[in-house]
Amino acid sequence: MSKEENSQVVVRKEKLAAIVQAGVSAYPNDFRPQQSLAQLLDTHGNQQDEAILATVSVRVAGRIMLLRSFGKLTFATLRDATSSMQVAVQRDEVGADIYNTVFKKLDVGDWIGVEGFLFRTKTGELTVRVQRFCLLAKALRPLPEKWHGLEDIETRYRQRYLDLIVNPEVRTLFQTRSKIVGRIRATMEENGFLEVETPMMHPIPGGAVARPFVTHHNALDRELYLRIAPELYLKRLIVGGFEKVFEINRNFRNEGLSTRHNPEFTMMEFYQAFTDYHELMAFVEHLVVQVVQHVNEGRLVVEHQGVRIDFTPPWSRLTLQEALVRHAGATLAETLDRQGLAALAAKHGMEVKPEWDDGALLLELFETLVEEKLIQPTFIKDYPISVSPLSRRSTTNPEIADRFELFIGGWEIANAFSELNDPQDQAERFHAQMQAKNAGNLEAMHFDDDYIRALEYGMPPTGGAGIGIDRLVMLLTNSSAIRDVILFPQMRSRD
RNA sequence: GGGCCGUUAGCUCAGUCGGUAGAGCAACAGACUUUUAAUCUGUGGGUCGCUGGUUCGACUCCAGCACGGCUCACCA
Repeated sequence: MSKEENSQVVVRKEKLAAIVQAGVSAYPNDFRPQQSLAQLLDTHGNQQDEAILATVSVRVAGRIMLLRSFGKLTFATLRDATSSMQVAVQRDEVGADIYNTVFKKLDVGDWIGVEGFLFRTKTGELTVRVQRFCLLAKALRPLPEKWHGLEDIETRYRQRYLDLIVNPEVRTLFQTRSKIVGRIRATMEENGFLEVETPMMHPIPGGAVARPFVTHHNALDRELYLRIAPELYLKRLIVGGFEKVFEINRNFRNEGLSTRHNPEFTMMEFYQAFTDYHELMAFVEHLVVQVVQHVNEGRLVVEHQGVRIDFTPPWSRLTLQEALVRHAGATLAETLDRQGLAALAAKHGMEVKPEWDDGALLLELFETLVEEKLIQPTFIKDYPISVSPLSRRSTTNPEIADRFELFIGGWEIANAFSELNDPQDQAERFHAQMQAKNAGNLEAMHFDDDYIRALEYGMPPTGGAGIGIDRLVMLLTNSSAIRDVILFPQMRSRD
């Protein structure tokens, strides 16, 4: 028996044929529900007076989730987008002929519309007494089992619609994701930011250190790259005179998949003229607090994978060096020069690659020894210039970038900096990246002539930040895998 | 890409020492007008992920492959 034609599908197709044979349309499109199930329950859930309930005219639609048949009476549990509700179909109410030839051919999974009045069963459940019903869509495949639902992780991801039908918490999670994005957008707009859309297909990939996807445009006969970040385009808009812009959209990176990495993922990036990374720290803190409260009933403490995360501001602010001292047992002296850093790496059995400069070594040490320990929201600031090719140099120390990253739950959630608006310095940074690329670093940046030209027209002093939306959603929905917060995660094709 | 684990009916899962597979739900037939995962009686349903190998005999042991999960590496 092939997967496409198992016996249950055969039976359902036969039922469908019998229904059509009886002159009933199996896929009509003229039924309009009068109220949602939630509206019915909200309005009449407390009404005990049978005489009043019997006057409530009902017209609702839903998917049959359960059927309990007693021969001449059948209870069905319907579910729509808002709620679930029981309906009772009696043979003598809808007519013996239609009851036997059509209603008895319905299955769990079918969509139906019903009309009737309300009543309470003897167990007290608010129920629709059905006088007329119509089939809205016949399901040809059976739903997963009603007790355990769909547990197979692979099927849940590949057939997300099934996951959504039988696992209500999945629907709730994606509603929460929508609320998170909605709250971010609202907060940005409240603060005067303009939402924009910049290209997803880039002639030159830029704005991040990552490997891109390559595609080909036939009419232009040229390679295009799916964007790895919108950064350089958004800053062109600051050059163009917009002073506050943001974009919520997908980035694509041609790298490995894991519980925290999907090839396409969602970022919110924003840029604001006349601010710096210190002020951005306060704004990011404000923004995330707004979001957490919005989806967490006003509370700022979240449980994630068994760990309490407290978003109550102000959050810790540490330099990279301070973080190594506090969380990796380093001495301050060890963090200050190459010799100390190398000794620290040796102490922890870390390999030091020859191409790493001091800055790269410092960052590697941080990522290996500290990052996963930053469970409570923590800003890490003052990154080495060599690993921050788009960031402004510190006024007091030209080897340090005016940059911070936000860590929560051991993950990098945000990356922000005062933007480099000196076109000559930026050109030098691009040259350094190209040298790294020529030396074999596949993630190194390209030289973007037009971006340099844009800066040469003058970009006002600007601060910018990117926030990883998927990981934020993971934190706020207690998810351990990024695939749980992406509706259709990337999967290998199956023959 | 490496390591470990998994893949059995539509779904959720058992399967002993190597002797050609079971349960619950779902389905089908029947009974039943107040159930809540309704109940009761009966019936059907399997390329045991795929391909090889060992063996008289493989769901079971071995190898390769596919897909998935966890994890390491890379990254956000």
